[in-house]
Amino acid sequence: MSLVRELDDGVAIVRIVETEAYLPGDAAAHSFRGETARNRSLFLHRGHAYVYFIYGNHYCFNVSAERAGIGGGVLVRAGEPVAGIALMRARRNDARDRDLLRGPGRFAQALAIDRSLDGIDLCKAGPLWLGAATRPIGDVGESRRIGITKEADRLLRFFERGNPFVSGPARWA
DNA sequence: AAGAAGATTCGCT
DNA sequence: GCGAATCTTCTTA
Repeated sequence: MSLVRELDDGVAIVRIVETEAYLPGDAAAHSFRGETARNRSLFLHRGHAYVYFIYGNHYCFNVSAERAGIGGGVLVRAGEPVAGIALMRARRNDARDRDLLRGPGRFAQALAIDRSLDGIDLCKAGPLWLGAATRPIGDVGESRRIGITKEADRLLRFFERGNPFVSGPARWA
């Protein structure tokens, strides 16, 4: 699957290579304690953006994954640049290509994703939308989710095995 | 009203 | 490898 970002200065396209699932009833999910002003987008019908701000510095991008009224989504943790690399580089302080989109905070920064995109429909054309895969995904690995303390043992992180744009220690790739 | 925790990143040792 | 940075949100430790 690819993600397309339409910016003032051009279009950036990214191939999604790493995600984590946050399911209904999952204590680690932001939706676990019910709907609030911050997480309401997680309760939208699948295919809408949920963007939140974390650690005082970073935005993280998620796609809602359940039916309307049920909270759940997928965190996009990493991507492989496909087009518009110069645009991403400019927003990432000229980081090297491998670091442009590796990790949820970097991913959002490279694509200029912030709370103004929270709640938008990703299944239709607009500033940000999901497109068909530019290349089929390869072998999918799974692991524990990164950076959480609750429900830490569940294997809900998915990534393309061997892909250098995946975050985390090399052994996970 | 105050405080702690948080789906992270970067720079320094 | 470790710790600081930095601020919003939810909980009441």
